[in-house]
Amino acid sequence: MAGSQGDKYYDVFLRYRLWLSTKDGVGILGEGRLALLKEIDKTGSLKAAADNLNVSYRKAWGNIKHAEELLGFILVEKHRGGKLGGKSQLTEEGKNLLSAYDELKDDFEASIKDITRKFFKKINKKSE
Amino acid sequence: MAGSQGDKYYDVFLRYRLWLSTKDGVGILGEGRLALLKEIDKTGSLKAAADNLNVSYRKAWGNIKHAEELLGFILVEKHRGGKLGGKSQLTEEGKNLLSAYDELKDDFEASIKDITRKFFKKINKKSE
DNA sequence: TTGCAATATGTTTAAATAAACATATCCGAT
DNA sequence: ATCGGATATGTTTATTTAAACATATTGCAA
Repeated sequence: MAGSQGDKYYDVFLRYRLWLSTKDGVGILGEGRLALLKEIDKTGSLKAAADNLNVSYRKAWGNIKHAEELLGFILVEKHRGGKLGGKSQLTEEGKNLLSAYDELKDDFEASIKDITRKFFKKINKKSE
Repeated sequence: MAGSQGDKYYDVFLRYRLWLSTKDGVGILGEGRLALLKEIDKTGSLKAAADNLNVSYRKAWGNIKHAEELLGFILVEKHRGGKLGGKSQLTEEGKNLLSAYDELKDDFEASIKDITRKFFKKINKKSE
């Protein structure tokens, strides 16, 4: 009785977000933009990346630009014109940032597992 | 030269947020609302808590209510009327949730330190 | 029995974000 | 030359979210 109620009561989930920001809290790069970078790396095209991730080209482009302005260096080398219209690829710095972030996320994820387990163990215990 | 540039390039900070949500991603309780609970616990008043945290009473009240609806149980016992107008105090469940969250945050904070250190070490290294 | 201060809640405005729309530019291939 | 497809960017329209405004309810103490 108390147990089954307890289970229902705490049918909640723990979520988190991780992002890079400036000193004064302005967001630079988060999950979404990193995914975009990754997709650009994969496809060689900002448009293709935006399409694949189902965001408008306009927004994707603006996001990259915004991030670059805040970071102070270029993440994506863009070329336009030509038969194919143009193409984009990550700069070295872009690639490095991307891989560092990926690793970070993995580490994060791993270390979070036990913590959340502990949390739920605790909040579920007192309902009985 | 490369070093000093590198330092400027990566003058960024890592931020995170942690919150409870429903299965389908609706936010229930985050940093702000937990702070509110803590302040209610301290002051015995929703209004005082809202004032102290510089949020409108309307918003504070709505937030608590929203969280309670999503959780399916009451976090705050509210009383109105009387010479003092009314008062509020955390329920047992509210207190438990609060303390569990605090502990969670501490654990989180601690485990994050090395991870972020590693991250910054990595992204700063390749600029030289 | 009335006044007061906090709880309780509907409604409206504003501010912040995202989506949508429109257009210009570039350049390799035809 | 010119066409096409992607990059580049200004402008406008929605959507979401938070703040502000307004007002009712409650119950002890004077």
